[in-house]
Amino acid sequence: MQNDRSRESLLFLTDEQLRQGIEGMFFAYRGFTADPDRILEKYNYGRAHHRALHFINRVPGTNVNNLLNILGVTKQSLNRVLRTLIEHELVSLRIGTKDRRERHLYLTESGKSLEKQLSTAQSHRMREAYRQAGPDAVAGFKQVLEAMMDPKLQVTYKKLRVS
Amino acid sequence: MQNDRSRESLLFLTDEQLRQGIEGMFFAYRGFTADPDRILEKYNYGRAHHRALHFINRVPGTNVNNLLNILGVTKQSLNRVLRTLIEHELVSLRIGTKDRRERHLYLTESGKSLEKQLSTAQSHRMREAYRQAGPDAVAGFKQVLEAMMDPKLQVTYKKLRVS
DNA sequence: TTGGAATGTCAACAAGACTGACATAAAATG
DNA sequence: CATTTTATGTCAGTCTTGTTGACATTCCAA
Repeated sequence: MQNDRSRESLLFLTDEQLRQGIEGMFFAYRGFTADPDRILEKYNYGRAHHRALHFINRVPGTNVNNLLNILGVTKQSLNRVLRTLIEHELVSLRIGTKDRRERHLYLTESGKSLEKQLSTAQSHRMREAYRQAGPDAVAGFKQVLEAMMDPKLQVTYKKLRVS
Repeated sequence: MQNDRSRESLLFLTDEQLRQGIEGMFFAYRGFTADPDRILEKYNYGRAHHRALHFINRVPGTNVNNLLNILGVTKQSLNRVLRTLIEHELVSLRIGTKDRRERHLYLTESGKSLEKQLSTAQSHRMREAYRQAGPDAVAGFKQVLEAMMDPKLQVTYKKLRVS
């Protein structure tokens, strides 16, 4: 399966192959979000809250603008989500010392706890999929994912890796 | 699984690896939907319309219930989308002959034309990603995607392949 | 010091999920 | 054969999370 298929590379990109890829992404993304969604529902949060928690955990002290670039939504939309997370004391906010317009974001202890719960559920499925597919498949998976991103997001993605 | 890298399989499933997979899915899905989204915007349609068009094209003559299972939304939600598509004559509807409760769905000529436009844009990005990553990576990509789906959706996914 | 740019907030609106109530047709049951 | 139950699809209303527009605050540059 893996060996010298490269010679077929023209044949291999048939419409059917591409359509399978498209449908694969669609169905896999449903699985990808299913477990966190069930947890979020219990707390009356949505995916938007999950994404914010994930990346604030990933880049502690980020300001709103930076988070905006990562999430790719409007600041007004993010603002509503952040407001509830701050009200519920999952996220804390510190006004910037250098630039007092900036708000730096951190997870509180309960914020970390919920984030952990969500990422554990999501990672569990990912781990199982990785295990079933095997290391070589995973390497290929990541290559294709990265190639599918907009160039700007590729950069963002890589930056998160080194931070 | 493939060569002798399997021995690393414990080491290799680090939290960092899994987190990269999670973020990869998130950013790649944005890229995946970006091009169709731009086209849809011109016609004042959304992703929901795209999904309906895609699968009606894929399974011509499907009834609403079957489409519901594929899309994983409520029938009320799908109904709104179908109504506009039918009003705008992108989708045509035939009442079942055997079971007159059923509505069978087909794309009209203009429906096919828009679907073609959307899938061309989406396939183009997918093709580029596949080309960059190479055939082995693509095989791995599909394996992981399939393993990530809910079991029921795996079945749905495979059924589409043979139909 | 003043005008423009950047950061973030508040308000109103739209798309697309959801639940609930319902009409119609078919199937099952007495 | 009449009646109840089940299945398919529609209509109405609500919620989340996107959107644009207007604005306050802060910083920076002319």
